[in-house]
This record gives sequence, structure tokens and C-alpha cells, in this order.
Amino acid sequence: MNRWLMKTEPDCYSIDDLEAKGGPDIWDGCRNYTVRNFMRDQMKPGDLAFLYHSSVSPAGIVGVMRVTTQGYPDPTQFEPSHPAYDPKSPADSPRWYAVDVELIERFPDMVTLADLRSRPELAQMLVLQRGQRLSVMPVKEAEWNAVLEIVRARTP
DNA sequence: GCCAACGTTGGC
DNA sequence: GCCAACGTTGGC
Repeated sequence: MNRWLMKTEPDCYSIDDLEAKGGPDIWDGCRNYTVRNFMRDQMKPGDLAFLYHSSVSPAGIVGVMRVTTQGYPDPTQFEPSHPAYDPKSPADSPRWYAVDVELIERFPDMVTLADLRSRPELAQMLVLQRGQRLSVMPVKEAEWNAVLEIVRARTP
């Protein structure tokens, strides 16, 4: 099982939207080749992912999701009205991929970037690295557990 | 709104 | 295939 961190701007799609869905929803719109490769080649049903809210203050992790599908072609790349429409993506060889995810835990409080940076054991976590912009990135098991420890320590 | 970092594009 | 210009991300 792999572990991931998946970023979204909550103004666009938030944990509230996923919770309101009441089940799996598509994680679409990613237009970066490294992320595409993760989704197409490495993400599997049963993988877990932190749900991260970016471009808000503070930014941070707000919950845990489970991946419910393998990667499959992102339908939004073929929708001219969609902001992430890609007219150059061949229909017979789609360029962009999506997965489905479901919410399995909503944290009582966001684990903010400042919270993460306060933990020496998370110093190497990718989301904390300078210039790191991937919207989907792998998380090491030890890092995963350390984040959950922060959450559990707050929840008697 | 600033700006560092990095990905993508396109001319050559 | 190089690399300068440009665009985007995303924290601050």
C-alpha cells in the first residue's frame, strides 16, 4: 500500500465537497507529468492519502482519503468547457489521468504547515521542501505515522 | 501582491 | 537538443 499527499485549493474543491459526495469522487484536473505518472502507474485501490488544502491561510492537512480506483483517463481533458481542457491530448492516447478517492477521516483541526515544520522527524517530508509544487506526492510511512500522532495527541 | 522555484514551450 | 522566455504554483 502506498501513501500520498494530495493538494487542492479549497475554493475550487474542498474536504466539504468530498464529504458532501458521501462516497468516492473523482480527483481530476491534474496537469503535470510527474503527477500523471503517479496516478497512472503507482496509485492503487487501497492506497491512503492526506487531503491537503493549499492557497489558504494557514495551509495544511485536513483529513485522510482512500484511493478507490487505479488511474484512468481524466475525462475533463476532453471537455472544451472545462478549465483543464487539453485540446492537444489525443483521444486514443489520453495524456492525463485521474483516480477516485473517498474520505475516511476528517481531522478535528487542520495540521498546518507550521505544525509539520515543528516536528524534526518531518524535516524531509516532500511537502515541506522548498520549491516543491507537485499536487500529488508520495509520503513515507514514518512521516504518515508522525502526522497522525500530531492528530491523535490533540484528540483525547 | 510578491517572488522563488520550477515546468513547459518554442525558436534555432 | 539547447536554452531563454514565459507561465504556474503556492507560501508568505
